[in-house]
Amino acid sequence: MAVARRARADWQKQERQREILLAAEALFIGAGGQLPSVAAVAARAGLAKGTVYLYFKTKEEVFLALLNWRLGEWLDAVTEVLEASKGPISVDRLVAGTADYLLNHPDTLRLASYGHSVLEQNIEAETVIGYKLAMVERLAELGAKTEGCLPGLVPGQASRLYLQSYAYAVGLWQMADPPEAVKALLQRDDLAMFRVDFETELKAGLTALWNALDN
Amino acid sequence: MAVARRARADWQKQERQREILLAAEALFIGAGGQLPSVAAVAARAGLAKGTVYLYFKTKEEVFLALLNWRLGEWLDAVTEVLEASKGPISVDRLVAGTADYLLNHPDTLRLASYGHSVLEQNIEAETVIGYKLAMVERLAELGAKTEGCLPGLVPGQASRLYLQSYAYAVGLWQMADPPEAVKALLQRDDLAMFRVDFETELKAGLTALWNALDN
Amino acid sequence: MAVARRARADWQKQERQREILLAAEALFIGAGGQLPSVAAVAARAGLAKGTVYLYFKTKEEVFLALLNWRLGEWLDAVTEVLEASKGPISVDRLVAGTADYLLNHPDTLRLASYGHSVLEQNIEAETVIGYKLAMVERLAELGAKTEGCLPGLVPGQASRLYLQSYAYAVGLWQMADPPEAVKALLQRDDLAMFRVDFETELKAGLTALWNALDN
Amino acid sequence: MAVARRARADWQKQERQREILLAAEALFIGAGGQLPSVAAVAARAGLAKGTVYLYFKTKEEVFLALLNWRLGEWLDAVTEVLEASKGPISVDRLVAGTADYLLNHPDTLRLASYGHSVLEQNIEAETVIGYKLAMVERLAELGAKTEGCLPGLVPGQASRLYLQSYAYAVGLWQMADPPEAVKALLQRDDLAMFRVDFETELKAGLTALWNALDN
DNA sequence: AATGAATGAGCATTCATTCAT
DNA sequence: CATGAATGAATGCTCATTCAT
Repeated sequence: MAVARRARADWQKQERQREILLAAEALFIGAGGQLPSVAAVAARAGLAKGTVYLYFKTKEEVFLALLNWRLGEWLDAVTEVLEASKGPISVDRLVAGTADYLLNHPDTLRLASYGHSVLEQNIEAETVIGYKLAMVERLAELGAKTEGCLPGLVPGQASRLYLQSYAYAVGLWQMADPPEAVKALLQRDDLAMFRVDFETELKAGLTALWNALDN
Repeated sequence: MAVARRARADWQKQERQREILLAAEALFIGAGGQLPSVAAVAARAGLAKGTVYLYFKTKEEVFLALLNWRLGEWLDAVTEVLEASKGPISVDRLVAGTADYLLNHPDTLRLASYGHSVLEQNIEAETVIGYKLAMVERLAELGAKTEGCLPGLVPGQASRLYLQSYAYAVGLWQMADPPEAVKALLQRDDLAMFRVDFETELKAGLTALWNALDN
Repeated sequence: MAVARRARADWQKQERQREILLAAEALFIGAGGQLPSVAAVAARAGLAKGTVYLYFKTKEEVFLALLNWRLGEWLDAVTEVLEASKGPISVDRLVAGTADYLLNHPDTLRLASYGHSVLEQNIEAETVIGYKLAMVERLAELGAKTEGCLPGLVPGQASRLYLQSYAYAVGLWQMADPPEAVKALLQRDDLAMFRVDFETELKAGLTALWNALDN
Repeated sequence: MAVARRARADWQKQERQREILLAAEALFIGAGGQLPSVAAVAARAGLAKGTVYLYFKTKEEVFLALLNWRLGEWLDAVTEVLEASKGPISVDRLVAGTADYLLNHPDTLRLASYGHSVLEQNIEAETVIGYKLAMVERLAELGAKTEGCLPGLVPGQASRLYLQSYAYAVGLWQMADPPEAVKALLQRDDLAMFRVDFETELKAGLTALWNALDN
């Protein structure tokens, strides 16, 4: 077989990591919520199985890295929304900005529901902590910035609200995203209630959470 | 080997089903969030592997049945709270009542996070729908009753709020319940933010959701 | 469940045996050459699984009994052909008579190919021998009668020829009866040779065998 | 555990395939006609179970490959016989040559009786067809060569006769090869007729088939 | 005689991970 | 660095058979 070009420089290695994550994501999206096999990821990335293990210690690390990447992007997107609205921002705009990314990247939420039960199982705790730590910093930063734009927030409350929002979104997505076979049957009228409209419910819930500034 | 007493009458069969579910639950709690093997469940219930398959068509059916059982209990508990407060009820009491069961049965939430990604995969869609349908009825009923006790609710809104509450609780639990090894490391001070206190956050979030009656 | 009428008299028991065999045959034909499960046979016969075991010691016994029943019928049919042609018979007529039954009961041949590899495995040797013995007697009888109608046969040769014919038919059927999926693909022109026409080849082979009286 | 030497080059992989087939064959012969488990085959070949699946997609594929290998050898042997007799060949010599290989490789026939009921079941139809196609070519080739050596054959008849011969041999072997326990009992005098002498009957039948050139 | 609940041996297959090349 | 052959643990499920009722 063709041998993939060797990644010598650091930037090349990072590039290769990214390729693996992209392959993993593409397969995850396509596979209807099953974690794809390492073999499949490697093949999609044009690499050999062993090569994946040069960049990630376990399969779960691949997907946890992916999840963190996407979560980072989410925070980036929210940051941008904040910065775009020079000065104070309305809860509505904040909620819309927060929801937007998630609505466009549903796989992030799907992955997230694995994140905290499956993915963290087969990874060295140190690694998990590392990711969490990075996320904490990002959240604190975003929280501070948010508190500057949204009056009535107790210090530290904004980052807590982001966590709550994330939790709500993750849980909601699980209700809203049944397996294909089930989804088909849900068209029945008497099951309308279970055809959760993700967008509506997400925005409703987030609005409730962010408006409850006095809790 | 010892042969389990034969369940001939219907009530005996139901009893045996219940024994299997209890065994499954015990192992699920003990195993840190992995679905135990059918062999293990059978052994714990004092039965042969094949016997489990007399009562459930697949492994996933066992756990989906368990989840539904517990969700039913949850709705029972909330119903009781409503009925105990003859007349109108405050959001605080409702939230407390809602949260209580979940706080005492964390495995329900852990199981729930499987429920909508893993459990529904290897089950006939019809069966899944059957469970959902039963739950819809229960929710509608509870919703109606709730709307009678809590002023300011649009018809149909209460059951929607229960769904939102459930989603939030499920998502939150996933944040709050890392694997043991990770939990240990989270004692570090700089990770305080990730030591999500489930009870506090659950009540805060639920209160926000239920107070937002005007969304 | 409804309890099947008890078979007390001997004729009733034989009738029940026959019902089981008919059920087994029907399922065997329908299932594309897989031995149906005992549960399926019992259900089809309107009996409980355990009841089948009152009439046959093992699953294999059921199908061996069925095979022997059909083989007996085959010999009956050939006998009739012989008797119909008062006096000498031509090889052509004999072959036609021999082939006829087999052409109309292809399941007999399909079953036969199990008969001598699978079916005889899980049966007491005594039972197998019993069936064989009965068949020997029948063959000897038919052989003698045949030798009276077909000149040029050495004593004992006719029954030998019947065995050869049976062997040939069994083997040929296996070539001519691929699984459905394969059969579909065999429509391709370059595989014409493998679309063995059972009737043509059967008659050709049998004629060759029976004409070779001087070997 | 000891790790088998890695097969990197193509010839090494073919060698390994062959080892697996040999292991499968040895166990098949030893086991009295039951398809051995993959675990057993792997162990016998000194490999891990998974390794077998690197070379064959299913268990059935292993045995179908084995069958085809042996059938190829059979045709080779017949070809050699033809070529050895420069010029015309007698039916007797051809039959002897044809029978010889089968007499020395009875497992080929035993396997063949699975081949067309069990083996072709759990294999992609494409694969089955592939094998059949290869066999067709070989048969056509051998048929042509045969027709050059045996006068009085219509074009295409020889390969048809080979198929008939094969069918007869397969069927006959099933009569001649009862399970051990049965074979023991067959020593009884009154069962002499069922002690089918494979060699005698095979040659008699083949001779009949090949002499019937005018059918 | 009839039932059908209980049994448990048996087995193919997958796939994350390692490590010789 | 990259490869991919080899590993082998892990497990859901079937189904012939038994036997208490």
